[in-house]
Amino acid sequence: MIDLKWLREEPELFRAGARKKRIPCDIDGLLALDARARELQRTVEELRARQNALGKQVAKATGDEKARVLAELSELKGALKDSEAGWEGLKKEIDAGLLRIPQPPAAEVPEGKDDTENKEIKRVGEPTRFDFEPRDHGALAEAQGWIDFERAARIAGSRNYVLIGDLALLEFALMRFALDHMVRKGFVPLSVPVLVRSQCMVGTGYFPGGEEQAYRCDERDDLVLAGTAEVPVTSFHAGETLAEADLPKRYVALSSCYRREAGTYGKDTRGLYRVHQFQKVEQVVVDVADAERSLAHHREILSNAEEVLQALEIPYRVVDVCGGDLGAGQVQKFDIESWMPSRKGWGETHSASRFHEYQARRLELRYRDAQGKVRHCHTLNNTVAASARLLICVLENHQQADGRVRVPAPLRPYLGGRERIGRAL
RNA sequence: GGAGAGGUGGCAGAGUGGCCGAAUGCGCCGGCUUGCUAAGCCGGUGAUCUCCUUAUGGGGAUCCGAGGGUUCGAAUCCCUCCCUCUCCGCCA
Repeated sequence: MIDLKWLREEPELFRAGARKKRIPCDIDGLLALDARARELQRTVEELRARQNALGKQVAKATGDEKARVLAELSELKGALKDSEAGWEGLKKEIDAGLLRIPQPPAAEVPEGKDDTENKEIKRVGEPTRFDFEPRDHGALAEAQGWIDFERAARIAGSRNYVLIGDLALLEFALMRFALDHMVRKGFVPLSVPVLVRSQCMVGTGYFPGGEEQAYRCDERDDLVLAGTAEVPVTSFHAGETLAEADLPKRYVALSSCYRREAGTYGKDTRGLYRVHQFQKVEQVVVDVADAERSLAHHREILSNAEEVLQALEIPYRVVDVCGGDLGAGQVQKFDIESWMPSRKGWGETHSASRFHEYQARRLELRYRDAQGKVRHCHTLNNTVAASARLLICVLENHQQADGRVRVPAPLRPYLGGRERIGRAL
């Protein structure tokens, strides 16, 4: 959520930001509501002040005097009720509108309408070349008996999978390696609920707007299956006022992630690329409200993820996501796209975002600065490793002509030291 | 799932209808005193919104888990929800 006072002062900044993100919103309408609300607030507060003053007299007054004051009070009550109702109504409208005003993107964010206009800023490694006809991960895994899409569909519908044997172990290896990598860097590991209150979804910026992408429990509980550990982890200190000395907070969490993938019917229907559930290790940073420090963290969490891909010997590129492809809350986002031979292209495996105060304001996540002033924190997050898509990369890039798969060195300790998995096909 | 207790300021903990934004203690900040980083003494010490003034400052409103209600008036009474704790049941 953006700061209403800031919006009042610099509406043009927000208009331009919304244009760059291609997100329609009615800023002038919101400001008009705000002006009316403040006018009503003055009325309400004057009436309340009068009420409070008269109320004090009631206690002391007696006889006629008391009757007179009570009469005025009951009259006042009606007027107050009307003004209050009007004010409350406007405030609700304003809050709802405010949740939809996008955070202006950083100046350096490239102009562009969608992901086709994201700007490649770095490339590490080149697309893998094979001296044989490479298999796609689905064919490879099925041939090895590592995956079962059919039975998964019977259990849970389409876009699901069952990993079997060494591929199941490879998933755990990947997750554990990613987690250990971050713990070595001083990130505090958290094991968190992924079934979260919808308030957390609002707090992290997924709602309103992302409801269709999330699984919701029935009406008995106001709970939603989070699409990423970012939601519970960023919400961890919600409602708190942290001490500046305790910042930055660096957390890493492994969780299952749930995505409805509504509106993607017919897109990437085969394989592990687009699935309803996967495992992910996520990194989250919470720090003071300082744009420079935020940017430094952004670079750091990006390079943390790059290190994982480099260790796994997977070619990748980094793109600076353009305005039109940014979410409402993000100041800037760098996606990492890893090479997926079956797609003959780069597929998004990581997404590093920084939000400035956008999430913290919604979450009431604050800290007390050196001057004793309470301010909203800055938050950031990035993938460390997401299972399904990274499994595609490992299987496809490291496959051998005989159908076996080479295990990259850092994963071997988690697989009993084996250098390859599978049998010759 | 059943029974009970409770949620108050940075912390501890009073407060059962107006004198309570809230005693007291601790902590913290400023000052005094004492020849030494201790004790003592004095003063100060929450947040949000809004208006006026803007160097500073001042007025008002709201906030005692959240939301409703009763009342001229609610931290105090009633209802709903959330959370914590204890006991029982169930369970991984």
